[in-house]
Amino acid sequence: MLDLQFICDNADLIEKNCQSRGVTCDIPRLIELRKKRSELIVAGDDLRRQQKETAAKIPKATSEERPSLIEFGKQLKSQVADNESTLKEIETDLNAELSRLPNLTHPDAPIGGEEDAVVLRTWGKVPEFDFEPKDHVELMSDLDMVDFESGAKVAGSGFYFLKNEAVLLELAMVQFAIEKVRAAGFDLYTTPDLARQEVLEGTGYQPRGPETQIYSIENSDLSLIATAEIPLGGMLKDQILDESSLPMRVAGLSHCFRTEAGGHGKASKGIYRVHQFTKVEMFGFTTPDLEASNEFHQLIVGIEEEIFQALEIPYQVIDTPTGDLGGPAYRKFDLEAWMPGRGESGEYGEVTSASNCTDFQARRLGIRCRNNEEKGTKFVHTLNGTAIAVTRAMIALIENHQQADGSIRIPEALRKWVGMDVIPAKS
RNA sequence: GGAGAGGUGGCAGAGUGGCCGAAUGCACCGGUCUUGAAAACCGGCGUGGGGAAACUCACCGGGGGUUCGAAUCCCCCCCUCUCCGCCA
Repeated sequence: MLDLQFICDNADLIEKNCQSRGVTCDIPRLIELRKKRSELIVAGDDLRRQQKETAAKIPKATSEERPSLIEFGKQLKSQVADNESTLKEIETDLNAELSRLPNLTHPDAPIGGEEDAVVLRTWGKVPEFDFEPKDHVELMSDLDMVDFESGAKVAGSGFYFLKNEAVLLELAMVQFAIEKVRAAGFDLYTTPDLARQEVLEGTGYQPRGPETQIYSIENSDLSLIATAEIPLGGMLKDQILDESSLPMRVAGLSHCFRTEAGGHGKASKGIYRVHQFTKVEMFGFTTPDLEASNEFHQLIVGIEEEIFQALEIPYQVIDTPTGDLGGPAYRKFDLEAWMPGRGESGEYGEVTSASNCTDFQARRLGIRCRNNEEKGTKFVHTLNGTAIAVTRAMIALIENHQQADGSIRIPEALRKWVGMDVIPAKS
């Protein structure tokens, strides 16, 4: 959520920003709603003041004065009630309008849609196989590492059972990522896999409604989380932090649940787009200046790169264009790993995502900070990034490290946890 | 899941219908005193909304209600603690 005052003071900028992000907005209406809201608040405050005054007179009033004061008090009460209900309607509208507005955008972020993504750098050598490489679906079924049929039977299409070495791989990747982020100074958490609606909304997710990507629990205000970003951000909801405790680094291991509504058809094969997966997520709270949050953003991307380098997986770093940023992000860097089994003869596929959300999430979550020098509080900046999303990383790992005999080489970094150098081909 | 007790400012803790945005203590900040510090004393010390400002309004876990008037009474929910049951 953006600051209302800021929006009204910078209407042109906001409209331009919405346009480049492909979001329709109605700033004049917003300004009008705000004006109405102010008027109602002023009127309501005055009514309440009169109400207090009247109420205060009553104990001291003579028995002759009393009935008329009580009568006046009753009138005020009903006027206050009217004022409040009108105000509530206006605020609901205002809030709806406000929720549609995306965050501001980093001046260097490329403007446009998916096709305008900028490749910032690439790492690693795309493997050249002297045999016909298989995709992860074929590899995993040949090696008895996955069971899609049972997944579909138990929970429906898009769910799966990992088996045998895939389980070892999942645990190894999690261990590796956890060790990595801990070394980088992140406090470790396992998080709730469910979160309340207010936390979802605070983080910028829409838990209900036709467009939602979120599973909701019936008869409750809980939803399954789509990422640990949600509980990690919600963790400090409504808190005022001391600036000396920033930047704060937290990392969470959780399951992620996504309905993937409308996602069928594109790259739906295998474990690329699934309803549930395991992920280690980094999250940061920084002081509210771009220098601090941009620096943290670089830190996160750096860790992501180190992880994929250690896994010996070629990747490219994408500067996500404005049309693809989503609501909360000010800037977003994605890692796309090379996936030899994707497309005709291999393609890059998204494996991580790192966002600087500036104060957009903090404003709605009510996460502030203060210092001893200045009076008042400010909203912190929040950032999030994937350390490892198990299914996507597993695809890249398996497809890149497959060998001619159908076996899969385990990169050095994971061997101590997988307990083997190679996943042997089944004879 | 059942029974009970609770949730008040950074913390502790008073307050059971009007004089309470809230005593008091601690912590914190400024001052006096002191060579310096401590102690003592004096003063300050929550967050947010609205307003150009004066100023005003809201907030005592959250939401509703009763009342001229609610931290205080009533209802629902959330959370914490103790005991019992169940359970990985």
